[in-house]
Amino acid sequence: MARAATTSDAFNAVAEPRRRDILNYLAMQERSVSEIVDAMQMEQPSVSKHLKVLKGVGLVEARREGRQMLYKVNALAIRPLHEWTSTFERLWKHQLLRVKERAEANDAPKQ
Amino acid sequence: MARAATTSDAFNAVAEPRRRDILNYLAMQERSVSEIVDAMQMEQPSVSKHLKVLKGVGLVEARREGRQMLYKVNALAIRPLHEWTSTFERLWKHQLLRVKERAEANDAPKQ
DNA sequence: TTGACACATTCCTATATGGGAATATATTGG
DNA sequence: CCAATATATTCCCATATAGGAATGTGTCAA
Repeated sequence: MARAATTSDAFNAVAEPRRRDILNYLAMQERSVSEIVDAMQMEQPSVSKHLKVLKGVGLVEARREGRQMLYKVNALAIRPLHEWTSTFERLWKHQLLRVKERAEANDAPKQ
Repeated sequence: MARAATTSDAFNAVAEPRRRDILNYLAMQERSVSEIVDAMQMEQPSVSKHLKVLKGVGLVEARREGRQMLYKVNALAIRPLHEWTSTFERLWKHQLLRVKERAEANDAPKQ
């Protein structure tokens, strides 16, 4: 079996750095494909293909306005990723605490 | 160009559902490979290969204890994902607010 | 040293890209 | 209807899996 399709879920879709770049850009506001192309400095077909993947997993929504297609982020689709990572938050906070404790032990070593 | 390597970063590593399963399992406590194999119901070579990927991006750490290798999560490596998703949190909260407002408008329609 | 247990690695294959190039489709103005 | 603009899709190819099967490596007990 090969790797799961990029359109299988949001986790796979955002694994590609270019697609995260696009989402970051769209986070500010709705944009046309040409605006994305200019901002990302990618070829137009590449942008369209990435947008198709993002749309496939619901990470963006599109609407036509004249000749242009306007895309915007659907932030709710990112929420599952946020929640999954949150389950580890307690663990890394604990890790950081131990790092801090160790640093303080070095600042005030036993005489 | 093909897809980025699964070992290129944490985003690519956790795109695979089985690897998230393993991380979820290790979140509870350090485990040996056999324990993971039993819990995940996967073939041992598959588990070893997934662990290698996870270790490659620093998501897990390993230490030998006798014949066993004990793996544990390095939660700090998940933090970048959490922080990236957090940048969209304001957006989805706003989305939810609008959904709620619309619902309330329907509960009390104009007469 | 030898056998057995616990893992890791290699080999093979079907599958899914992502980018570049070329082409198709949709919409608007004249 | 035609040309121009804005996107989308298709074709081609090099690359990277993930799983199954087989095999290699490391460690311990006797």
